[in-house]
Amino acid sequence: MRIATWNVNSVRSRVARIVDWAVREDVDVLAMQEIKCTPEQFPREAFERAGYEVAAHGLNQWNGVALASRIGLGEVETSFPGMPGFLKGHEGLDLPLEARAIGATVDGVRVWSLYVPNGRGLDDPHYRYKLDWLEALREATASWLSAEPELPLALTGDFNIAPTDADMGDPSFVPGASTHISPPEREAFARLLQAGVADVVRPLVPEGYTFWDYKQLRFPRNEGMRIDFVLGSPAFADRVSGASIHRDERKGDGPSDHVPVLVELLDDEGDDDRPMIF
DNA sequence: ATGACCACAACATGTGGA
Repeated sequence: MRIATWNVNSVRSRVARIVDWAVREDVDVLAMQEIKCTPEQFPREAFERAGYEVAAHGLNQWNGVALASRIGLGEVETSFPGMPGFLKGHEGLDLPLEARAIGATVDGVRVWSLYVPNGRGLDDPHYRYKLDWLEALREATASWLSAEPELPLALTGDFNIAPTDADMGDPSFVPGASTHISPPEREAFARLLQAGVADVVRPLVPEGYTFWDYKQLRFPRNEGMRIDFVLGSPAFADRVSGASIHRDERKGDGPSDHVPVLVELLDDEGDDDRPMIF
C-alpha cells in the first residue's frame, strides 16, 4: 500500500496536477489538507476517473481536509474526539469546530488527514488554539492506542511545526517568524510522539523540506521547512518499507507551496504489494 | 533554471497562509 499526504492549497485550483501525480506515483491513499472547498465543491470526477473515491470535509473556503482512496474508505470520521474549536474574537469552550481532521480505515489501517492550526503569532489567540489542538490530538491518539495497541495508525498531514533546527534553516523563512519553532510547539509535537507514534519518513529521508513560501525566491534558494509528516503507530511503522519527499512537485506552473510525502507499506503478511510475475 | 506570493469571495480589498 502506498500512502501519501499533501497540503494542496486548494484542490480546485490544481486538481489535474494532484491526480496526475497520484496516478504517476501509484498512490493508493492520498490525504489532502487545505482543500479550501466544501464537499459539494470538491472536484470528485477527476479523482473518480482515475479510480479514486473521495471523502471530503470542508465548511467554507478555509482549511478543509480529504482522503482519496482506490482501495476503499471505511468508518469515515470527521474531527477527532475532544478536538477544540475556534472563532476569531472568542475564546473558551464549545467554539465551532473547523474542518481540520478526517479519518478512515483502509485495508485495516486507520489513516487521518490532519491540518494543524497555524498559530499566526506567539501573542495571537490562534497560537493557544494550536497548542490546545495538539494536546487534544495527543489525548485522542493515546486513547486509540490504549484501546487497540496493535492498531496500524497513521497521523498524516501538515503539522505546522518544524521539530528540529534542521527543519528550518533560518527563522526568517517564516514571515512574522517565531511560530513553528517555538519551544511550546516543539514540546507539543514531542508529547504527541510520546503517545505512541513515530515519524516514519525521517529515518529514510533524513534531509529535505516539504514547504517553501511562495515569496522571496524561497524555493530556488531552498529556504524551506519540513512541517508535513507521517506519524505511525508501532504496528504501522513496522510495515514501512520506503518513503520519499516529492520536491519536484514544487516546480512548474501552479504548484502548491507544499510537496507530497509518500510512504510505502508492506501488506500485513509482510510482503510488498507488487503482483507476482511468473 | 527551481525565479521575485497565492487562493478565496467578490468584484475592492480583506483574510488567511507559515
